Amino acid sequence: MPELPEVETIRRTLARCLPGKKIEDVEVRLPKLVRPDVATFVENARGRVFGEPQRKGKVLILPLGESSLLVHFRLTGQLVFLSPESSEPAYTHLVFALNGARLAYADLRQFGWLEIVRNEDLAEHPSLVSLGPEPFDLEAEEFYVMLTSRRRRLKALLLDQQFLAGLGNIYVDESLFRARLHPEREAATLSFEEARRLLRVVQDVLREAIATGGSSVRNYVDGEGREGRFQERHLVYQHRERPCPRCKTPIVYKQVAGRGTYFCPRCQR
DNA sequence: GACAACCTGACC
DNA sequence: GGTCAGGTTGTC
Repeated sequence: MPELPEVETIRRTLARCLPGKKIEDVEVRLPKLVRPDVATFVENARGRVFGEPQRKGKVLILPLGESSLLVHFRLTGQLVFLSPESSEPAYTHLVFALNGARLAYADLRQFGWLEIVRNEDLAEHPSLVSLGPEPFDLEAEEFYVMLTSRRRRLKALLLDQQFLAGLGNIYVDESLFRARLHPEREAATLSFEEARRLLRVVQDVLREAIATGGSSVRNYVDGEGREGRFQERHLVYQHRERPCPRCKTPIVYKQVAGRGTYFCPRCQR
């Protein structure tokens, strides 16, 4: 599930209810989801108080005093704050008890993970140390240099978290369509104008997606269990064979860089 | 680069 | 039965 807009939405919703809440206890029902092991995880969690939620790329960072809880949702992870009377989501594998309220981690496909890291070790964490810049932190000139020094296809490059942090399959396809760039185009062949256009649409798409609470294509929900609405604005993602919004040519679906990819073969060059 | 692996589905 | 799935990592 979550790409940058979804994780950012989870961060913002949890920011409203989580800070100041104390972890009274942790129930880990699926041990493989926590690192390095259940005993260490529970010991490092118990008694800690949540601070102001942060995010880097697709990683959610929940400060707990001198350490921080890292959460990666991979494809189907959910983190939902529950009031005392509400019931937990399906596939809940871990629950933090917060003096009546609870914070539940659910994950249908069980690919996500949670880990508590000392703040002084955060920068060196494998999931954070090699992250590329976020799209919002870039200028057109730098992005142009980044792109034109790479001999890779745009689709593969934009999905690479070491190149650029935060984009996933949905937002790469939506951005490339809006920028009228073909997913199989070699990055090094972009003109400065094309690079500038691509950066601008990536930023626009992410901002719009955050403003509408992210994309709920399958089972994504925010930190309060609510679905997003950006899927209603998708122009190509999951629009196989439907007419292109610009030229009416049927949207093509094919594997590019190992991922299902949607694009207009006429508009995108 | 391509592919399998990690899992549990939904949908045709 | 087959295909596909908001991600990442490890292997040829």
